[in-house]
Amino acid sequence: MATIYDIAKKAGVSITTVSRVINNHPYVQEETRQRVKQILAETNFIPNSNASSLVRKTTNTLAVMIPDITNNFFTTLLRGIEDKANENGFAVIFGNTDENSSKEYSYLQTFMERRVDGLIIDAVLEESKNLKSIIKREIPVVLIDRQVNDLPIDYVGSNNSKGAEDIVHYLIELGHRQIALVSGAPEISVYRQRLEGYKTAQQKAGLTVDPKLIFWGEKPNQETGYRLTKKLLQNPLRPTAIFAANNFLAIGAFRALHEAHLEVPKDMSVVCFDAADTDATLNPFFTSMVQPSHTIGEMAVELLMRRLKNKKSAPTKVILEPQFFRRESTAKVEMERGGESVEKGNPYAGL
Amino acid sequence: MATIYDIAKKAGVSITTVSRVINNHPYVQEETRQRVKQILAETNFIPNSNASSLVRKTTNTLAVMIPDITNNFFTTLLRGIEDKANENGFAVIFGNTDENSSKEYSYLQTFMERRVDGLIIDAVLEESKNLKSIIKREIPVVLIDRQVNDLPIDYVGSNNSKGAEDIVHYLIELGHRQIALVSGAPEISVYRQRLEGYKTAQQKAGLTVDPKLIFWGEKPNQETGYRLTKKLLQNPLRPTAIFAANNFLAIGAFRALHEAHLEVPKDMSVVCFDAADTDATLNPFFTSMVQPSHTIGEMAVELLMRRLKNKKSAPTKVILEPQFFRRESTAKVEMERGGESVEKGNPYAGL
DNA sequence: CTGTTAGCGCTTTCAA
DNA sequence: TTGAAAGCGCTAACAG
Repeated sequence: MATIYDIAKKAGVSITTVSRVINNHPYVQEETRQRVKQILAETNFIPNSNASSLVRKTTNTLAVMIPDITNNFFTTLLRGIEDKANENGFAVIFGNTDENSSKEYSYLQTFMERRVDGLIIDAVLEESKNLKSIIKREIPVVLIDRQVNDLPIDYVGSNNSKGAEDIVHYLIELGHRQIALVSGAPEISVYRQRLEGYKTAQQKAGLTVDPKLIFWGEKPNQETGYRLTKKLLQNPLRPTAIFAANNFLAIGAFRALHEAHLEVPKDMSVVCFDAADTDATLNPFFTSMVQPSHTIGEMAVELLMRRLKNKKSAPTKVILEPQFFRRESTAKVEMERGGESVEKGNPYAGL
Repeated sequence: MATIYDIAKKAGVSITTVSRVINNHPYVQEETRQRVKQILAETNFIPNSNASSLVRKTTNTLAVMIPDITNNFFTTLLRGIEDKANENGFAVIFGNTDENSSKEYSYLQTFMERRVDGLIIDAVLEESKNLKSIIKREIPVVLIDRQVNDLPIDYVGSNNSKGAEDIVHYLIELGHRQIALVSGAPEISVYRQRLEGYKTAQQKAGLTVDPKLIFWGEKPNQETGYRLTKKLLQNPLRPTAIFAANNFLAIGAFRALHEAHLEVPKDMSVVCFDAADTDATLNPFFTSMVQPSHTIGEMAVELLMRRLKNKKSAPTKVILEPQFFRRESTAKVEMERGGESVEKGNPYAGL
């Protein structure tokens, strides 16, 4: 591959001049610039950014770590990040942690070896051991979605407690009194916050929160949703509604209900956080509280860019409001037949 | 940040020895190795891969270019790629082209500047101008999904013509005789192949293919599906079924039908290529031909790894078979009422 | 086994 | 305006 030496020789100038032309440095005579540009083009020269990164100490690369790109919430988040990064001339490199702390650690390692300029992280756990090592090195980090116990760093997420409160309130309004929570681990901030909202809604309505109706699982995925719901159905006190703390848990719950020959919403109402997926535009089913994930991604990049310019500004926390969508997975309690007599939400509300 | 010089000084050895320890080179005395390792750990040393890439001429990075990460087909593809890449110690960097050739070009440019070891590309168009420049530089490329006119390079995709033929055949068996095709641009191989299958199925059944029932749009997205279906409904000869050449086109088509107060499948059957999305596990709707996208991604990385080891082996083409799922968007033609009397596919077939 | 040395391809003083 | 020279942090002969 051609280097700036080759170009310099052909153009009869020094490599410094070639470098200046490539980087649009002003101190190059127009005539010289044209000659060099010409040769650059003829040669199809492509600069080696590894070399320039080495001396510039900046890579124009940003790393993203998310639990699983396959979950629509994270996909959209990543898309938001990529769009904004591209706009700013940054490349993005990413990893799926699968809620696995040691996978997270190993990705962090490669990202640091690559000397990425900054990281956007949806952390696996709050035990911030993994994160502290980056922060100590003063590599800019923006946390998204999940908060990590009061580290003084930038954060973008949404109002989980308020969102949870509102959606549980909706269930209460429909007449539900036994509402189960099917959730991810309380070690993860968003699930703790959603629990909080779940409790608040009930307390405000003068209901007592029954700990027997709260089900935790480690990983917030389909499998967990399925397993917890199975367990929930064994409960002597069977709830009339389930609040699934995320979309995948809801899908798992739905499968368990289906297997038990329980119909949603006739026999059980189900609501969840996050859109079950893109297809929500076509075939929306779950009444849910949807986070502005694309925006969260964009905001995260913006905070990162800001911090890159000013390493020492105070950490910013951005909390966005999730949006409520009423769909077909919920019904009034104690009706003869399913959702039919319930005013259905506009299934195209999300379009 | 610490460099190998710092480590060397502290350990009282040369930088070469430090380098050897880091890279597990055998020619280091066990005692020395331990001492260096100790210091490496104490210092929290993280090697700079930009520097080593510069001399090794390899970055352990692989670039992926896809139309839109937000489409479930590509998400899963990317997940397959990431999994396999990670397994091989490679990082992945990616870009969304949004079917935009100049965006593709610009990504290609940054990927090359970063000296990625190889590229996995779902090309925007077949005009291979963008691609030829990489191939000329002998950077390994694996094409996925869409073929590019007979470039002699590795390829992984699925059997589009056969898949299309089978699914259209299914419609014919249901009694449909006027079947419309709503598709992406014929400049893209997969759409040409699906057209081919669409024709073959009809010809084999002794039907004549009516060109008036074939609708092309440029970008295979929801908007196009919507627009083409609107147009299709103006047609004096209204079809009884639509074959949408991908999932997003199908969603767009569905919206247009809904607006026209046509029910699926009562008034119009709809089938498509690709799963409408992840949620297909929960709420499968479209009868569709689903590609093994995760596997396609994994295979692509495998081909790339193989080529990295042996630059000159003959190009391999891998064609995987898509899988048919019968769901609720199809019905026999000329029935009094919708899908009710039709034997429905098991909606959980995909689980 | 260990160290010296010469780069990898580029940017950035500094002096001209 | 231009160029010479000194690295950025690391690897890879080569000699010992």
